[in-house]
Amino acid sequence: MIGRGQTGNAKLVKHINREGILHQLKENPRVSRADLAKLTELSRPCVSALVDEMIVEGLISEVGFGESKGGRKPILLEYNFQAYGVIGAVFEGSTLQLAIANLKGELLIQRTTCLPHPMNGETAIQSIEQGLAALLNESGFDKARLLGMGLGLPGITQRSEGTVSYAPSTGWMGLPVRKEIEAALGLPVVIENDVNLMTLGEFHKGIGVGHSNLVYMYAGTGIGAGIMIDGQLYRGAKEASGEIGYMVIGPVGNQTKGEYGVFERNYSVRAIREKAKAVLPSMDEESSIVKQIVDQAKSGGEAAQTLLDDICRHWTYGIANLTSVMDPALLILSGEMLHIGDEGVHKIQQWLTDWVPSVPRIEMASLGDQAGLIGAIHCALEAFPSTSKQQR
Amino acid sequence: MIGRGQTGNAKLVKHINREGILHQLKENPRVSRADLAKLTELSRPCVSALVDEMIVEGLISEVGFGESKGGRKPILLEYNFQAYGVIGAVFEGSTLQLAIANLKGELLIQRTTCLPHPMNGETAIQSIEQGLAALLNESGFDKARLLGMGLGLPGITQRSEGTVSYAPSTGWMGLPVRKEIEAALGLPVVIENDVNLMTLGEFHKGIGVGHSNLVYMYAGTGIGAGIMIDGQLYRGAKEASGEIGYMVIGPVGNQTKGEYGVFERNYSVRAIREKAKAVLPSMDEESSIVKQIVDQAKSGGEAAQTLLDDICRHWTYGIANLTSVMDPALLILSGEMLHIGDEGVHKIQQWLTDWVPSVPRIEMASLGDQAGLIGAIHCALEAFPSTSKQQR
DNA sequence: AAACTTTGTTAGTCATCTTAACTAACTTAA
DNA sequence: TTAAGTTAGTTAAGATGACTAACAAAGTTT
Repeated sequence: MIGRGQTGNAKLVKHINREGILHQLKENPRVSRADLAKLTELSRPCVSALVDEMIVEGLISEVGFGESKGGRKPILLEYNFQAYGVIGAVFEGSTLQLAIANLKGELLIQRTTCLPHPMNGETAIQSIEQGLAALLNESGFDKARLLGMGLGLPGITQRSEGTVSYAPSTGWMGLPVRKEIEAALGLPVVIENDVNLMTLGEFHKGIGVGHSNLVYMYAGTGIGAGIMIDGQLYRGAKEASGEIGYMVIGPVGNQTKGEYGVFERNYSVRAIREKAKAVLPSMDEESSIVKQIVDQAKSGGEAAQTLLDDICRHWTYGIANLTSVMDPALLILSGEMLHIGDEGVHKIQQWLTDWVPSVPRIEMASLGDQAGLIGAIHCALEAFPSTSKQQR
Repeated sequence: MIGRGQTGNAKLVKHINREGILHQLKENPRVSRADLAKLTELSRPCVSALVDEMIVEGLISEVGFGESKGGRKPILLEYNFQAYGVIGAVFEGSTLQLAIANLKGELLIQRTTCLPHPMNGETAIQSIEQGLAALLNESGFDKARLLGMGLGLPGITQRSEGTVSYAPSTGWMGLPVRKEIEAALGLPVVIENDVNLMTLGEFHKGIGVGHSNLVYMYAGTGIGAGIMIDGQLYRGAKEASGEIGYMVIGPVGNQTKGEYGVFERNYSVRAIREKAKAVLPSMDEESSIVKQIVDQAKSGGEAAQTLLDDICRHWTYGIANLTSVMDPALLILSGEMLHIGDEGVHKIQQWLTDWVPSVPRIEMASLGDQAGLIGAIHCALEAFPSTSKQQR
């Protein structure tokens, strides 16, 4: 039993209707109460009442009049995107990305800082604290208007517990990350795996907009995938879904527990750099290794072309396995896969057509290194809805 | 707009509450209105009203009194399992399984018939018609009390269109199967992939009971998997999810469109029989090939042991790929995998522990060749809820 | 037999949606 | 210019379905 007078389920109806109005208002800015009634299939009086309520709460504003369509001018409404804000934060390698965004998910201010070496839990939290203070200071954003933070971390994250397991190469493993950061910032925090956040980013603001069933594949330092089903991130039983770096692709060797996955060991950037030593005259450790191999192949390097084919072929094994399990409507490629070029994509598509019965649409990721950050913001927006902070 | 007076969402609340009561009544037979109020967290008057409504509709019955717990005797209620029935039908190879079940999913009568050779769409539909007529005749079940049929077919089924694509070895491809059968029987039909139905069967009545996130893997004539997420079958964008026979496992060869999948071509029964020729002194075409290899290995056949290890190892590749994508809580093995024995399962578990970060609980399927049929029945029960036929 | 318990029902209240009818404000055509 | 038609928003009354409170029915306990 939640309230009195009506049951939890009955309260739910009002909530659903309010959310429905809010949702339509987010999608269609500057519409009238009458428009909302049509969009939500609610009656005009009902919409009026709920809208008035939310105007009082500060979630919606009247923003002038629209053009008449043969009668009284409509009063245009807008979702109050500036009412509150959220923080997005992503740790990647030795850098920390931080941003404040409005309720629409638009970045208001952003900064990337390098983390001190050696990094540990304490210094990382300090970096977040200092970075956030700087952002608030610079932007003049009122901290009281922040709803919470979405935090992206490599490895397998326990969203509900707020801890991290299986994160080789970071100092986070086993720590109560969320609690510590919540204590330090005085704000609610939600943590999520970095690849999941990139997926969320592309889904909300990138090439995945409008596709509620998609799979995002990342091949870089590690190999991973994010899965969206019905507009929701699918996380699996132990939040280890999409850990396709552990697929058995390429030589298995004497794999034992705790090591990186087989696929990752054979075809992540680290492995590819090793293989490339033999085919590149000189290697630039800073720039993309796949781009270097592609360039070398284009300028007549046969060995480079052979290696490139081998890489694409094995990445395609991963894609084939992924799509035969999931059958997504859209597959988004990212990381080093961005550099294989049209020719590479064409090859992948050809192989897939030969191998699997249902080939998804394939697109390249569109948000670059912002994907995770944007995802972190949307993660926070989902976890801490503005309606939860209605009354100050 | 659905009704008058209340919106669709408001109607929804009543619907949710009715379903809630019905659900509790299915789980806990012979409970009182007061018990239901506690179980559903609704008020006693509300439960009384909804229950009375459903008694009138014939969905619930009062079945006598219970023991007093210090006050008035409770009137015990029961879900009217016998009010309606559904049909389950499964085509597998050259046989057709047919059954009638009550609303609890309990089989009332069942029969397996051999299909005529050569089979085509027409003869298959005739077989269903005749089989059903016989079942109705034998059981005395009133056809008017049937809600519909769940039909299992090999290949990729288009549930919404009611057609089948990619079904090598059957004559169904491209036919409007559902429409034709609906016309022939005069009953609504829902079609579903056979492995998905086995998954549903194990979920509702087998080893998967209580696990709302599970993966079912079948290795037999074909190789496939069924995926349940949050108690729902996950079907994918083109209803081709779980087609893991198309994973790239084992030699790829000159695979081109339309052929069986790579994994299937290398490690389905057909492929294993081919491989086994070299290691078995004599082969029984009728009985399980894996069992024969296991027996041979046990009686000292080193070549058989090597082959068995190879088979288990590659099946485990499939499992590793499947679980790294899905991270299920429970993995159910079936088909020929049932014959690998404790030693085989132990090996699989050991390999998985070495290869993937999150090893699911692994169990053998428990329903034998009934799994698909039971799944078909539950598929029909989900598709055609008894509440849809309230008023005669 | 009086007091307590538990079950189920009745009566009245409340929240929230709906429709119907209104006012407000604008456009269009004679 | 004015009457008729349209569209937006509001008000009022009614419907629905949940809730609480109180009671009746039918037991058990002391």
